[in-house]
Amino acid sequence: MPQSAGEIAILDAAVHLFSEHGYDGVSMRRIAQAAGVSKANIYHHFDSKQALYFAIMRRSAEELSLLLETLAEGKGSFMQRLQVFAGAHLKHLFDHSERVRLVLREAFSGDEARSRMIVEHMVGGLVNRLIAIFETGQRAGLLRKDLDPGLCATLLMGSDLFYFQAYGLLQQIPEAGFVSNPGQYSRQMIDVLLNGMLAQPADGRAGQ
Amino acid sequence: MPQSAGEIAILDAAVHLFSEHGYDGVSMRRIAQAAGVSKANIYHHFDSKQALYFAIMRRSAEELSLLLETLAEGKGSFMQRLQVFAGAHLKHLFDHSERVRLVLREAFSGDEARSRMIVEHMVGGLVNRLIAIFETGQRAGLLRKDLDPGLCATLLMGSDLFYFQAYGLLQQIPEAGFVSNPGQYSRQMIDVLLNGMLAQPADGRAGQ
DNA sequence: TAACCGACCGACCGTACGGTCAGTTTGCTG
DNA sequence: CAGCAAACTGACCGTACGGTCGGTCGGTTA
Repeated sequence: MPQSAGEIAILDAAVHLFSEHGYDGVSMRRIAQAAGVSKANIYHHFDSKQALYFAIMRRSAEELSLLLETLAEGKGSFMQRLQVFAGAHLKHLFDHSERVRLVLREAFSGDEARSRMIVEHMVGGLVNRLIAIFETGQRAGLLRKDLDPGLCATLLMGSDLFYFQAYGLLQQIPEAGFVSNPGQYSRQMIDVLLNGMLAQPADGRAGQ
Repeated sequence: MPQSAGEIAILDAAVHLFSEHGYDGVSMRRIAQAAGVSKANIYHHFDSKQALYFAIMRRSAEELSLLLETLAEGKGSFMQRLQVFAGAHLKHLFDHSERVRLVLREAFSGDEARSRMIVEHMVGGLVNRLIAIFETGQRAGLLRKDLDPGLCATLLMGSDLFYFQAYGLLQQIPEAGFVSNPGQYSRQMIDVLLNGMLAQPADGRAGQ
């Protein structure tokens, strides 16, 4: 995968612009200008606008899923693993916000083919691993048996993802003072969820 | 607010198309064709593409916030009100999915001015009312005092919103069998959250 | 040094875009 | 039925779009 300086500049500019304005909101001229190259040069490196977009999507999906791999590998007790995962997952979202936004837009676009690709290449494995963790906890008697493990996984990841998506919006609600502190949100969020899911509520609540 | 049959057709077509493809993904020609009128006729009723889009956004925001008003007016105990609200809110999202998608896209766009408008005209009042409910529960000793009421409100609304957004994607994960049943999701979700938030876990868990 | 190659560019093509305008149809009112 | 405003249309405008093409240039290889 040989990459010239120009090609890297093109990819960087395209990621930034597509992430902010979406596929239809960005023209090849604008990408070329932002990358400091000619429009024709983009077509030397990529067959079409769609091909450039797909290349970015594929790269982003690979990078993100690779990073997510490590998140689910946590050691320690059932609760510790989930606490660490939730915090790390939220940090991961903010640390790679551009690529996350890019993939999220595609995932929630409603297009079946696109979301299937994202499930296969990204969230599928992660969700399955999360579900497995919850099932283990259920069998071990730590987790309430009347809950669907898939629902638990959805609730955990969804709470992080929604917070990430709504972060800018939440900051404009004066009554929601907690929003500027992702760490505090993550701690309280996982505390509520685990207390609600566990067979018997934990004694030491994270609090504050 | 006089509306001819043509204007209504234009608005309906525009809502449908903008909701599915976003502002940049829809042309005036396409709207005109879908509405069965000439492109020039759209410009007779609306000053510009932006004006048409804003008119739709304002109408959608008004309609949705009006419907949401009634949701928070529930009577009964603390828990009952929240249970009913969560279920009704989720149903509300699916019943008006086109307009919801339209507003959500704008809300999460990252543009500060746009999300501020949405907060002021829509979610602001609802979130405040939800927060007030949680504060009441906290003062009454029903709710854990170490939780931020704003976080509780975010978690409740966010769980519904994320499920709505991810519905199409979740259906492609074979292990997540619960997804085709919003009612079941809502029941288990609110059950987990309330059990995690309450000062002492409820005896009768919703289960199944 | 000649042949070659990938990186890169300016100019151009056909098309679709948002928007305008002169003019026709329609439906209501005096 | 005359008059008039609102509803509506087809043809058109300038611009920006995605994409193509012929060609330049610097570095490697034989």
